[in-house]
Amino acid sequence: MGRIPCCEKESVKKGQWTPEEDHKLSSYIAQHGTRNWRLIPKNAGLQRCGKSCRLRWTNYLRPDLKHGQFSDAEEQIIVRLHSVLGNRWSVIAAQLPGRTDNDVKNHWNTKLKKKLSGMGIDPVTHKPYSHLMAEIATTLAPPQVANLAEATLGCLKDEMLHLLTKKHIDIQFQSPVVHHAQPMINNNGTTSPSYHITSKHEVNDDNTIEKIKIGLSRAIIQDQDHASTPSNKLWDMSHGATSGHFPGFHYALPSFGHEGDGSPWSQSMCTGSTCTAGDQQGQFHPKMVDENGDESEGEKDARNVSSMFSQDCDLWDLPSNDLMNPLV
DNA sequence: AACGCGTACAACCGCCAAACG
DNA sequence: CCGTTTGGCGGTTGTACGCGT
Repeated sequence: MGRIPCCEKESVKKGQWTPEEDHKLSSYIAQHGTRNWRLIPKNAGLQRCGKSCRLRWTNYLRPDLKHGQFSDAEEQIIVRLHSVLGNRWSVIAAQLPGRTDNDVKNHWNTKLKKKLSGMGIDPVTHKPYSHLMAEIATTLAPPQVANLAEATLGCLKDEMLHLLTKKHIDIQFQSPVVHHAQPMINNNGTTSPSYHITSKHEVNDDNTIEKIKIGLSRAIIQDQDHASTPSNKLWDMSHGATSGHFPGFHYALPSFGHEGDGSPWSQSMCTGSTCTAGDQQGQFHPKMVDENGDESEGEKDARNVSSMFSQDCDLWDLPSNDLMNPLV
């Protein structure tokens, strides 16, 4: 038969560890090591589950652990690795001596995610939101794109009003570089200077993104309704139309010479330095690392993100050396 | 001073693959 | 080979703390 249970669940204590418990566990492990977690609480005189002891040791008590703030360099490594590996916290933590997967995960969820969002970067895909909007827009009919654009602009307006009325705000003109927002292409194809907006608190886009999602759902629903009528051929852009006029949404842009993407949203929004020609086609590249270790699309994305960070912000200025993890 | 809210982080939960008997 | 436990992992929850009103 199998093994005996790791602990009697009834007599097991839960919740915060006391300094006394920490001391008991630490001194027991110092003497006997961590060979059998089932026996450790029993032998150390602890009313804890072996699993709880293991977590306490690996996440907090281990002498080689680093406590305290993450450095800029550590944050950069996390962001870069996350862009390639996703939520593989243990692999990411393995590249950061003294940090546990729990540390990295917590730091990501509480700080880095918001930091990226505040910079206009989607923390899941590590692409600029404008880029994602462009990708979404390529799948929609222009009337629905207009709807989506309206929803997005409404969100931005709300955000600005919120900032102007609730928080100290410092707006200054800058040369057109990527920071919190990408330079916008005007109707005549020229770029507008971006605004460098700083406030006491970073702009948190969580709510904004939710609003955009709602707008998008609306657009998709309308798109489905629209698709049920024969007239939906009107928005088929495959015949090369690159200008037009829809209620509430004007655009007139030169052709970029890409097949299958006549989306005005794509062309107007995805023009920052992070968008390559391929990007402008709104392609999505789920494959991150190939078996030969050749540079994958994911790595290119990671490099794009990294290079974008380095343009205007020392914090994210990570050297473009190879990733430490041999898997990558 | 009291309260509410947001943040940071410790701890727990559930799942899965590997190991064990 | 099979049933069970262990260890590891990622997601989620709980809670202490700080700050603003």
